[in-house]
Amino acid sequence: MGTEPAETAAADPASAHSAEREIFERYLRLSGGRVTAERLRLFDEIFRQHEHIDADRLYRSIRRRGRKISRATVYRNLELLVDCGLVRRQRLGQRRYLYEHVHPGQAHDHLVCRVCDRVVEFVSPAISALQREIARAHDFDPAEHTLQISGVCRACAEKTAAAQ
Amino acid sequence: MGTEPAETAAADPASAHSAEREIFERYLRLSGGRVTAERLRLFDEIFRQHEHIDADRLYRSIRRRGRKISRATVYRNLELLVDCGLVRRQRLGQRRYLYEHVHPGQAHDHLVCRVCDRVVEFVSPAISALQREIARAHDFDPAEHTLQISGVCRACAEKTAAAQ
DNA sequence: ACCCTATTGAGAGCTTGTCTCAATAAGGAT
DNA sequence: ATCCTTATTGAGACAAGCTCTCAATAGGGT
Repeated sequence: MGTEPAETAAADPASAHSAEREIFERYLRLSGGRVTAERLRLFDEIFRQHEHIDADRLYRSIRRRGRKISRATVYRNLELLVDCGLVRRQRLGQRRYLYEHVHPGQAHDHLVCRVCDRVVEFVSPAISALQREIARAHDFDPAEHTLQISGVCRACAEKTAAAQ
Repeated sequence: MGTEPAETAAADPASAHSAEREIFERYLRLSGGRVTAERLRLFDEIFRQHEHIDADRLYRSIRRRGRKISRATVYRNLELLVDCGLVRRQRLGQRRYLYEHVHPGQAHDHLVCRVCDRVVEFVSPAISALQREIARAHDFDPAEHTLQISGVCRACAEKTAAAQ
């Protein structure tokens, strides 16, 4: 790959996600796919993110680092990452999909403020258990779920009240 | 409105939803709106539906009945119906919004088969209660929610197993 | 080093939903 | 019943976001 420095260098070592990267590469090989520079760039970028992010921002982040990739490739490979379970894709009220890398064993859901679009995560093992029960009762083999509570956060509620 | 027969005639009397229609008309008047033929057509059509339906199918259903309406009007007035609480709008995994008229006091959620796209409704007061609690704990004033469990239904699971 | 073919990039294309603005019609006033 | 004001409508342009196409590129097996 030429004389450039390794892409996953210093600042935020991708080695921190070596287990996930292992999964990704194994998934690619098992399905007869190739481990390309673009795929690794996308992987690194999304695992560097700590918030929900959309495809276009991922695209621009990668370009900003001086790495080349096209929009089509970002979309195509996000699908791959979703398929192999490393990334979660959701519509959080807005028009576009938001992506986040999965923290294994940390199933969480979202509260979304319909005024400021702020997203707050929460964890509820009780709800997760109920969901599994419901799926079983209906003979469904559950793969994933989306629970999103949309409402008005305190800050926005106060702002609205003050304006009146 | 000319010599045409009443639009909400025989076959499936809209009078069955007179309470909801009352709410709609009151909502319109209170907000300085007008009760137009197009709005009533849309109201009737969506209350005739027993499944989730998208805006374009609603548009085509109304046209198929020989009633005129434009796409823009469908979209605009669906928003109105959502605002006054008579209709629920959700992204059930797919790309487009799906609409359903609200059965008062029957909050329900959805199981979606990722193979055949079949949607099954379920009711879980326990989950609803937990959701309210979570929203309160995070200082959110909850307005609506979406809970969707996506997986593989029994029929599709058996089909897959049989094929192997 | 060579070859086969999966993958990429650039841009066209599609889908879904929103906006614009002239024409129409609801509904209060007369 | 007619007039008048203005909300609403319809047709099509527009926009966002995502997917497809196809020639050029580059993994990675031999």
